[in-house]
Amino acid sequence: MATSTEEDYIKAIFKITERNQGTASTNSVAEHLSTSPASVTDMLKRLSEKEYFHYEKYKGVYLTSKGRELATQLIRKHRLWEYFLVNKLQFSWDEVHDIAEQLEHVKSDKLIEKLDAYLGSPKYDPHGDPIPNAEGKFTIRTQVSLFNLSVGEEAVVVGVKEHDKPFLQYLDTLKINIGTTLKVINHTDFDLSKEVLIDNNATSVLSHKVCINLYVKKRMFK
Amino acid sequence: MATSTEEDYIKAIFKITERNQGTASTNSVAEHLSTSPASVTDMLKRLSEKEYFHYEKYKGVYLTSKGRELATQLIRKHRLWEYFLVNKLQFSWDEVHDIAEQLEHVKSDKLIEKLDAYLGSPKYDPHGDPIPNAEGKFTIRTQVSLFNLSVGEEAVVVGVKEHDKPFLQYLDTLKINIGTTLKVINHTDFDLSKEVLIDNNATSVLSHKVCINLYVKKRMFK
DNA sequence: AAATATTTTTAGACTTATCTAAATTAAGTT
DNA sequence: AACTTAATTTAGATAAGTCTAAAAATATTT
Repeated sequence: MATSTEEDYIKAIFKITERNQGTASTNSVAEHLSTSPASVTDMLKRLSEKEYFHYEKYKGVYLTSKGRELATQLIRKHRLWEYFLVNKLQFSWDEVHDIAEQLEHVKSDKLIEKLDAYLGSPKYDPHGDPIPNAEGKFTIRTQVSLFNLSVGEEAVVVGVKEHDKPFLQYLDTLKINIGTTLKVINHTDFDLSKEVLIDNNATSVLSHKVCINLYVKKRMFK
Repeated sequence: MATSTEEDYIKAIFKITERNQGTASTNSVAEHLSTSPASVTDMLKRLSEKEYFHYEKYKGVYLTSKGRELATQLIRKHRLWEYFLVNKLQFSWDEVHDIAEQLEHVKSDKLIEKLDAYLGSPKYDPHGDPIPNAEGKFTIRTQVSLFNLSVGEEAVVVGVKEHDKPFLQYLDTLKINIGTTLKVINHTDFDLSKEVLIDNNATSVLSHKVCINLYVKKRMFK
């Protein structure tokens, strides 16, 4: 059975390779885990014997199917705990990451299945990310970034790209959450910002950076 | 902040000294944690510098007020998680110990306060043991062992002395749980066993060992 | 009080996970 | 192709937590 540290490495490699569809470099893993490249090399050498991933000197790493399976289950645990913390214990969405990071390492398959049943087998976590089921499968939602909407279009917030605290807290102050309806009422070419109507209530100007970090789903019918 | 291992040592010392009201010996700690006496001596030497307990060569250890406070908070966490596992996730009372043992090490004061509120600030865990509040205070219940009841007396099960799995599972098969009403209908001097009526339903003969491990509260009024 | 048994500690070694500094390899530039 | 820079690995150390075997201290027995 994998230690917490091993699990952290496997999750990091999964997240890095998920984006660029290739191998994860020593430096990228080190940065992701806030540790030194030397420590990472050390770990990769020892851990690759456990068959969670392939490692070749100077070539980076990529997960085996065994490693991908473990990573998926860790993400399942993490997101179920986040759902629990927000929807049952009333935490706000910017507070739950660090706690879920600890809870996901608790070892008990039965616990996670009972938690899942208790929560009603949710499909998405509080940030709009899909929760893999017990077999590792998850539903991808047809989503676009808010930046892709034109003036006049309306859509519902379904997720965020970056999860960092200040960003989530900023969204909170604007009363933007999962499920919030946004309507683009203006677009400025100069700085690529957009003015939006939030839940048919107040309007705010969102910067280009905010727009590309907000995932929305267009209304199919009004 | 204390590591999980440190927390385990402090909890072990607390539990040992709680009974014999004195110091915990190296051997007793080793046995409690399923480790070697040599490892314990090593740990005690290093840990005593952190002021959780007093340690003197060949004299054993006892907790400082700082150590007792930490131990109480760990017990609070452990019992709140057990309550959650049994009353929300539908675990049976013999399955929860090992999982709670992991959950109690999750570091977040806010988490435990929110969990407590969510559960309705319960006073007793599924085994009938008192749950300390945020200040470390807990309510002791006036309880006696079933062995102290005479023929004809009736009482409600409020807790168990030993928590080991086979015992709890045995009680389950007899349909004896926290809250179950027991009435002593016979007593055999030869082996000190008692015949009891369980929830005004079936009757069973309970051995002397079972009787002294069952805590009950006598009915004040019928 | 001496002999024996038990408990506790020391000594030395191992594993996991980390670090810094130095050496090596790979990649990019002129 | 030679040089420079960036990325990666090696070497050597450290800390936490564990072990076994042997030595020392304490308790118990006769």
